[in-house]
Amino acid sequence: MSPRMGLDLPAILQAATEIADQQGLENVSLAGLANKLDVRSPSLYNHVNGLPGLRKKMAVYGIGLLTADMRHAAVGRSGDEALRAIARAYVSFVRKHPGLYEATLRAPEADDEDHRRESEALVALVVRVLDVYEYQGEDVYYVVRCFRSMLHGFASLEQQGGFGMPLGLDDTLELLIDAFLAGMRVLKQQRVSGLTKPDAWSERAGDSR
Amino acid sequence: MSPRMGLDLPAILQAATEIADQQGLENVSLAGLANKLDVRSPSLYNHVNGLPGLRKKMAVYGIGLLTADMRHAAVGRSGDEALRAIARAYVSFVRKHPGLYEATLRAPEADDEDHRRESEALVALVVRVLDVYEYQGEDVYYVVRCFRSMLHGFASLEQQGGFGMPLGLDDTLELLIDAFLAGMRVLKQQRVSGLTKPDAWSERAGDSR
DNA sequence: TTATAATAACTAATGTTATTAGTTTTGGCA
DNA sequence: TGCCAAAACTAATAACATTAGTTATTATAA
Repeated sequence: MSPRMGLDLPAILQAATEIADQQGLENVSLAGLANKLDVRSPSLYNHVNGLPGLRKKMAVYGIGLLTADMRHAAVGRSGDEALRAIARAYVSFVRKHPGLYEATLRAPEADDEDHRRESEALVALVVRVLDVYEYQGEDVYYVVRCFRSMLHGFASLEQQGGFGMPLGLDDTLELLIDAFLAGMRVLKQQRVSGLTKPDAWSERAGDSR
Repeated sequence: MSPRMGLDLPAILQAATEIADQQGLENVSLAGLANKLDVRSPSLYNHVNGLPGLRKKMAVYGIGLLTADMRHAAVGRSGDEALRAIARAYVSFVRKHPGLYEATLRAPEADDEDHRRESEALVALVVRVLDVYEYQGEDVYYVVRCFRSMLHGFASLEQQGGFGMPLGLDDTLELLIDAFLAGMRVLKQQRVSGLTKPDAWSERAGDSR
């Protein structure tokens, strides 16, 4: 009952994900993981390059799952409705997999090809959804960044219990999405020469206070 | 040269902040901290309740510094200009103190009074700046949450190197702020009965796609 | 001024973890 | 059937956090 028991990468990732989601990413240890898998911790080195290696694999795995969820949410929809759907899918994913999501966020090393590929696929999905808005030039990528900032910020703060007030979390998310959609719509109309180049003359409409 | 050397909480927090900002919060160890302070690690227990206690103190310290920076940025301004200023101050703080900011985010224990007080002061500051917009009822708090989500999301992703594309970071932040301001302005006009209760009839203006 | 109490440093010891080196077993393939 | 590479193992080391118990120093009170 020793060598050749059924230990492989998928099993490791699943177990690690469970621990991460239940106890937080920082509590994923090779010792605990090995224990859960009924194995001695050095055995894990046959499948994963130590703790840093495990975290890398978890990140790639997580980005893939997130992208799949978002893609699934987007099918059959377009425009604002598609954006709302993928936004809700994003937050749902974080609620379902807080620890795995955390793994997703850690700065990848520059040469991590798997990570780069998965990240690009996620960005590409959002870019495709944004296509109908016909942003010019690089503007789409700015919009993607804003969209992601908003979603990550909300999801992250929600996870850390950062919202003290007893206010509806879903209501907050819907408001956030609505504000984003409205804001981008206004800016696109105002800034005919590009989102990041505010036209001086059009900037005065309703501004300040 | 042993007992009674100049070790106190401020010195500890300053050293811990330096390590956190340079090497990340997860690399703040009592061992490393003690080494930096020319002290044996058990000595730190006289000032701080182990590593968890240190992290708590760092969080409170960090929130205080962040609030001070934002308050400073807000003086003499109001409305959109004040919001822009405190938003920039927020991001500047995270750039200056990435590790300390990280400490700020960890879910506090329910009975951490210091943390609660400092957090409330920060929220109160933003609420005061939002006062001129005259949101009704709880709406201000929803707006605070959205504002914070956006800022945290941007700052956090920027820190993790989460933005792959070679696009201007400051340009992204300005766009994000502008979209937020425009979005909230539009929603406030549209939703006369409250931000989180979209009026069915007014929802159709320019929506979807 | 001196004795005592509290404080802040220390040393020593324990347990947990990651990681490496070297060993053994086994499943698949020649 | 025998060999080899993969996958598990044991043993050992080093870095930590943490606790217990010790000592020296400061502050306080007689």
